[in-house]
Amino acid sequence: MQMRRRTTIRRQQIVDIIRNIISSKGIEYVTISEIATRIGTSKTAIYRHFKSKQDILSLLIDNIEETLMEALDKAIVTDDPVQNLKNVLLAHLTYARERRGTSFIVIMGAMQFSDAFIRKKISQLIQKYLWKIEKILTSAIKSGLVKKDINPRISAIAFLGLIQSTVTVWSYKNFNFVPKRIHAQLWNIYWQGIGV
Amino acid sequence: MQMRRRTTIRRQQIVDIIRNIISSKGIEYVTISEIATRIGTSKTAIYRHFKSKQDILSLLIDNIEETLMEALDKAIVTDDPVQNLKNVLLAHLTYARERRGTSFIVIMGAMQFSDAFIRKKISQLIQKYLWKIEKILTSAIKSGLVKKDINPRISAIAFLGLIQSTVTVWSYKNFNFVPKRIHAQLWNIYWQGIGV
DNA sequence: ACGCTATGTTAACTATCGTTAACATAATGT
DNA sequence: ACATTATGTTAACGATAGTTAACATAGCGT
Repeated sequence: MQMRRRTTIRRQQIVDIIRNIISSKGIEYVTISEIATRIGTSKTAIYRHFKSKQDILSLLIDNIEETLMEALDKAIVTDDPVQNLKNVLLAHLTYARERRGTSFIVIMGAMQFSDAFIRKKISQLIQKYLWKIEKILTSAIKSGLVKKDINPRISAIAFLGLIQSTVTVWSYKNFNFVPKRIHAQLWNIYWQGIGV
Repeated sequence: MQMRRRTTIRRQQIVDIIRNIISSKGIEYVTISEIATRIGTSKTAIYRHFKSKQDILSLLIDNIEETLMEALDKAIVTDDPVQNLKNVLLAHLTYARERRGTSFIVIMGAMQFSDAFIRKKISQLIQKYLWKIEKILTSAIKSGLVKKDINPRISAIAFLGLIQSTVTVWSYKNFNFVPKRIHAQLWNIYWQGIGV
């Protein structure tokens, strides 16, 4: 028999494993069997810690949201909103490179879950992310660092796009080109697009 | 018995149906049964026209590529590369809005297929798309319309990002906000980012 | 008019999905 | 020390996935 672990531990293990599955093999491989194999128990043991697969995915999204927002907050270190935004971009592309859990690969994979409840959660996660970027932009506009006539919400969407497409291209290259190298250039385009 | 249709017809019908399934319900619902139900035959009839599911998806990707490149070419109407690029952006956001087959929704859905062969095809499709955008940018640089020091490949990725994130947000809003309306603002950001 | 081939049907197969039931035992609290 | 609870196991279920085999017949070429 597999060594027993507390539910608290197992739940975190399971979430970590799913993040790993999504970023290495894709959402289609997020199955109870795959999780059980990786954790080293029978698949029925999973149900000692979660009541259903939806329940697992729900915690996953919460966890993704948490680390995403944490990474965001950690990147906001100066009192210059523009510098902060640049740091956020760097942080997300860097985390992507290092295959950390925060990675947008995981988020973009999770975006494909078809369960209605899960989709709603992810939608809210994206809205929350956009909202945070929007707030930074609004503050930058107030400080006169960013053009007054740009729409913060739309600019936030464009910002998200920088990360999304980079991660997309990167994921198809089998993770062997380094997004960090292109960070400066992406930022230049974006900054010259919105800056005064 | 269902009315008989030639394989040529059926193959196109099936591809059209899959595009519809992806954009309305998601990739997870692209199953032989679902296709058969929508086409109005038994699922085994599908195998009269395709040898396997991978075979179906392969044609789907070819078809997506074809309509995508067609839409791209149709948007390139002037001899001003900058105007052309603006038209491309508009075209893709507009097609998205009209739920046409060209839609990036379908492409982004198809990006999640896990079959290695299919993934490779999609990767090539994206590369081809980026390459076309890159060519427009290079030509614009040569004409002195775009900054000499921007990297065309990276700028193409940023361009792709504009579409990708807009479509993402839009899909979560249940398709009831109109990407076309934000086209001008997205373009403004991008253009000021790369233009001289 | 007739035969061949292309397109359809029904039935069934194996694999895997998420999930539950019945049972076993390690770990914890008293 | 012992009862309780938490964590594990094996076996099995019904759904559904993709696919094949055996058979039926529409419709085209001659």
